[in-house]
Amino acid sequence: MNQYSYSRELRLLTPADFQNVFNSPPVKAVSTQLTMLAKPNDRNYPRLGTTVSKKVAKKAVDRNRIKRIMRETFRLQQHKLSGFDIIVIAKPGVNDLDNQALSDLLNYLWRKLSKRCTQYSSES
RNA sequence: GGAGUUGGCCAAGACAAUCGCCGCUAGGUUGCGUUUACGUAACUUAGGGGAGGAAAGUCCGGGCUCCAUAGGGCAGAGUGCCAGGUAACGCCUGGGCGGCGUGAGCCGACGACUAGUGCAACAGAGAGCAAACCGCCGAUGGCCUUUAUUUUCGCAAGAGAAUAGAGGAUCAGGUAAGGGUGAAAGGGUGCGGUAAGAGCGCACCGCGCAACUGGUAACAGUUUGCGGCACGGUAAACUCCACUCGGAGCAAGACCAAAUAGGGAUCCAUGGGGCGGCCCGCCUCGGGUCCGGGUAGGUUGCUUGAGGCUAUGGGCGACUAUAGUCCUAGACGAAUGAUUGUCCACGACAGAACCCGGCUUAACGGCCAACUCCACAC
Repeated sequence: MNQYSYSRELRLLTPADFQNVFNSPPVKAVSTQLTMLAKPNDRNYPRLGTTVSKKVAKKAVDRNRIKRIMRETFRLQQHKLSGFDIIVIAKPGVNDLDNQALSDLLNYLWRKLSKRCTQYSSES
């Protein structure tokens, strides 16, 4: 079993999945350029959904780039996030970051989010 | 060698390692169906493939799908030199005409305002069956000055009249050659002509119409005849003429189909409740099975095509015929990526979404071929 795979189960696929997380996310991690929302999902693995609107990055090439880096960092950090559905929202300004800066920011936020998730799980 | 023109090709810079993503092919294990074969689902191993010349803008044209449709006309929209190519086009090729460039070449909505209607600011004297501001002329008819002759009145000085001539540029008038205005002022040059001028006349050039010749045609012609000769511009102004066009789009369309609610058929219970004094009857409530519609969701459409490459034949060419050969992304909250190292010319614009043919726009470069101009050398 591969530890760092990113297969179909690890994604949010339907509009219903997305709505569910958007409605009342108990855990958040926020920066100027990004917002992460998380909600428990009764599974023993995490799932990821990404949102990059045309407002944030006008060109399709840029939107793809941002999503790829989001997924890549998630892939490497997924074990700290088990049991949660997560949505990453890009906000104006992300497009100005280069790949290195964006990865650093994401990794910082993943650490923050995983800490809060653990805290949330032990509280409930 | 420098400058340039045209056509074609390449382009996430190349290679390696590690970790990943999406299809495909072949095999293995397990479960299920099953007569072994085989089929199917999950896991797994190996191999191989995985963005563009514009994938973009969505501006045209077609295929495909569903809906509509007897035939014809109107309206509306589009196209607009000619011929050809094509599935088709607003595209491409060749040709014509006009313009630009020393040239290779490039650019052009390029049908019709001698059918009709309309429009033209400002300037200007005048702008649509033209016009006289300056200037020129003032022949013709007046006016003024003056000379000569004749004549009338008067004693005379002188005054008047007629005729002829000269002058004035004064009035009427003539004049579109020149100046000036304008985007545009009603052919050009020369000679004659005239008062001055003017196609007023003539020659040449140009123009219009017709014929002839060449060309499929647009059109062309050192050709012939006729006409002194304007018919101005504008149709991305209405309009006229010729030709083309049904609508919606892969969220098209086809198939499978849970849960919940509701519909129909049938069986069970022949029961509970309501109307009623009771029976019949009517209404309502339950459980099981099946059926069709249909939502979430899934499958399909989905990549082999007006396809690429090579050869030969036809054609100036766009293109086309025949033969051989190749299979080259198919996702769907949406794959084609990340990190590290080495090297170099230090890497532009930019990401498939049913599929093709074009156009347009974006952009760092590299390579090849043909041709042009300039300079130099042999």
